[in-house]
Amino acid sequence: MEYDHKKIEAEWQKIWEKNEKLWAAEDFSKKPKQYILVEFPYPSGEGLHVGHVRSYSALDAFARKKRMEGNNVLYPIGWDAFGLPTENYAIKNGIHPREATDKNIKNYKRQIKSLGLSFDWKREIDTTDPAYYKWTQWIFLKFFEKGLAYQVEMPINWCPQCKIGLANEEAVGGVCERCGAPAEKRNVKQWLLKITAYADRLIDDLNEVDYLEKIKTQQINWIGRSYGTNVDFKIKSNSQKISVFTTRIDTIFGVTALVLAPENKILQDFKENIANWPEVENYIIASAKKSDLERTTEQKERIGVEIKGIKVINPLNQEEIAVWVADYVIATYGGGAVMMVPAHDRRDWDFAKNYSIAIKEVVGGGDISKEPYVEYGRLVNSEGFNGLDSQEAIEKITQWLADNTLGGKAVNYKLRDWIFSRQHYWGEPIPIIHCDKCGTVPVPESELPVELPYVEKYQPTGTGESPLAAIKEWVNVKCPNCQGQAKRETDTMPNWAGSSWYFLRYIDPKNNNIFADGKKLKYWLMVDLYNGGMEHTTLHLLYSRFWHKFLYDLKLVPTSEPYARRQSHGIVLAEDNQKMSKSRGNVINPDNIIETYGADSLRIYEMFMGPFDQTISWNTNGLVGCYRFLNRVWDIFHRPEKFGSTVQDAEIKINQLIKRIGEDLEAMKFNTAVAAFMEFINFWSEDAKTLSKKDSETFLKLLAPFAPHICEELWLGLDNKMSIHLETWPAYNLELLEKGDYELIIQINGKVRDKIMVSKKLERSEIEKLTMARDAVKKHISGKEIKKIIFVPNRLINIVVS
RNA sequence: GCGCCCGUGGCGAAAUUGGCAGACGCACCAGCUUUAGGAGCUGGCGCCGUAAGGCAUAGAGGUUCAAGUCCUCUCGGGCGCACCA
Repeated sequence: MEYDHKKIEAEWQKIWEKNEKLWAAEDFSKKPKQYILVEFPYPSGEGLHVGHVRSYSALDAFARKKRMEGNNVLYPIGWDAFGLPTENYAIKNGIHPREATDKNIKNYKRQIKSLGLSFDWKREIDTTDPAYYKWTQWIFLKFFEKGLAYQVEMPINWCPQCKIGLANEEAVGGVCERCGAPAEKRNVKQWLLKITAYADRLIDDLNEVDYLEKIKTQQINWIGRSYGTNVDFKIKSNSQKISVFTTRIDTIFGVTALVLAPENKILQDFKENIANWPEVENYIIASAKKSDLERTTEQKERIGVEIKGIKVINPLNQEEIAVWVADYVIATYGGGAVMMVPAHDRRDWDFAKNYSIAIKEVVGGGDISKEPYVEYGRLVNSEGFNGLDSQEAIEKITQWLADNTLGGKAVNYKLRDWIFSRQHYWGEPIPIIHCDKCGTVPVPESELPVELPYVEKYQPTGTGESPLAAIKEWVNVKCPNCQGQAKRETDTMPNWAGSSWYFLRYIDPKNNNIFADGKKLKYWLMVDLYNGGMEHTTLHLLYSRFWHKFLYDLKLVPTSEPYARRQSHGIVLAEDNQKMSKSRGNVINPDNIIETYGADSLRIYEMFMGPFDQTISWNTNGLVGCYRFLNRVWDIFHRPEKFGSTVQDAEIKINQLIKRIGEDLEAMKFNTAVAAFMEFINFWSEDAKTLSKKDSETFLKLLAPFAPHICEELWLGLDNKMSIHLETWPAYNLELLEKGDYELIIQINGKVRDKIMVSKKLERSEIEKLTMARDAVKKHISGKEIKKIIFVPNRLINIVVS
């Protein structure tokens, strides 16, 4: 009989679909719960990527094993469907984003179902469904209520060609993602979420969770906490001061200038006092015109302007110091001002060289005539602090500043508040109304959701406003406060919004009264295992942890962290080692693979192709190998002569297999698990190797989470009535594995000279006797003195001779 | 520049965490089998050598009875952040 994957897979998928309870998660079940989460896909027009299949198949195997072990498993799926690609696609093709999204979801759903994944479809969610985004808006209102959502005028990336505002992630490298034109800066009123209020907890609470070390480091680096000192420089002949952050207060005596960012407000405040204001103003305007790209690529030549007419005083030695403006100083970090210590900082050194600013050594250990010395060392030229080492000096000087109310300890973060406005159509409307009389008024909860108007015109307006601004009948509303004329906020949320809390909605997807019921949340949280792409380990992970912590503070979720464990999977590249893309013509469509080889082969191959967390190239030949393996499995189960009583060595083999598959699945080592199945089939295929029906069934149970269709079919062929997926995960016989024989490696001076089978029960002395009796051993030690014998139980013996 | 990770056959990779290097799969070679199908079966497959044996985990050194695994340096590659004071 032939292995007809098409027929088998179609049949079983139909039966499983009817039997809704098979993969359903049950709220409040007495069984231990297990929440397994995969990042939900963005349903693009391209269809499912084989990279999705990799993650879903592997976690499906994990989830199925957990079910067989008696857990109440929640393994859900949904659609992260708001966002620019759909909006652009819609504009280009004249299809409404709603229709495009529905069409794409339908296609994704068909593709995912054809893989036989055990998702609980009754919990399917869609971030663009008003019943879903009602709660995204509701959470936003909570942020607003607590003062963590605020509006501010700030420069955003603006594409002069597309005439549209760009999010940072749409302007990577300073160019517009769509047309490649360099992005400019433009001042627009934006909504921000105060994620910086959670910076410390977002770092510190990483101790509570099990993420890959790499992922934790990424989060920590992104937040970029650094401890240092604030120090106030008084402005000469004025009562004002300029506050500066530094991590190297030990170098304060080496300050030879103060440098301000061009955006620093002080410049505008003091323009009357600045003698060369036109020159300074020109410089400010010029740097505003530069893109981030230009500002960062001009690193080598440091350009700035000295501000004439303003001097500041070094608080430690009362020295008078010049003030400069230069755009290598970042406006949004550390107050937008830097104390320049050319002797001990690379950038300051370059700048000082350019403008012949004094270079004064205050930390010994380097040769500052050649290059800046940036290491710690012993202080010189620092008056009362001479002779201290840097670390001690930092402490003492900071203390001195604090005592004299001239500064003190300070912490700074690279993390900025999250720009939450998008001037686009296809996103959640921000539920705010602007009233001339009452100001910024939240939409009352009872009026949520604020639905996106279904209109024909969602093209950018070109004014920098969202396309929603052009829809008068939607924009003009009554103020909920005073009933006067008012206007809706026309910005929408970024597509990070819906994905910041989606894992909570799976827990209670149909609830109309709250985003999710508290008791259910308590039952299901935390997420036990969260898997997704490495590209989401900074932003998405950080954002969703932030939202979760906020909800935790409102006592709306029971845990301070959402995800107990996070694993990431590697990208699947095309056969030519390039990213798969339509334009390169190297895309592998899972539909075609399933048609030719079947879903089970595809699933097995995606797990076998390499270590799960590693980027790997597709190879159709490798897939064929997995297809052959399943054919061999099919074949052997249809050969009566392979059944009988289990031969003795097979008994150990099957127990080893149970142990290994279990361990490999827990460790996410799917590739070696598949290899173990292949090994076992190779072994069983050998002449005269027979298995009992029970042991062959054990093999099928182990393989079922990996290749669910073929195993269900073969299981039925062995006269079973119920689904194999309802079976209990096999246990192994530890005793059997621990007793018995093993192959002892015999080494002379660390080189393998012989191998013998010995019992695990033998004492060391008996093993030594057996070893010495071997011809190969005698040959290699004759005439030599035995210095030492190393014996590693169950493994090897090493005889050291002179 | 800073931080993290990684270098093993022709290729994707294993290696119980210091104990047989190359499991498993691909590709390749030989044989069998009327076999047109991304066929199957058997055997081979790191390098040198007829063999015994020797040499091999990017390179050099070190620790150890024993090193792919630990330490030091060099070379090569990947990822993240990127003027963060």
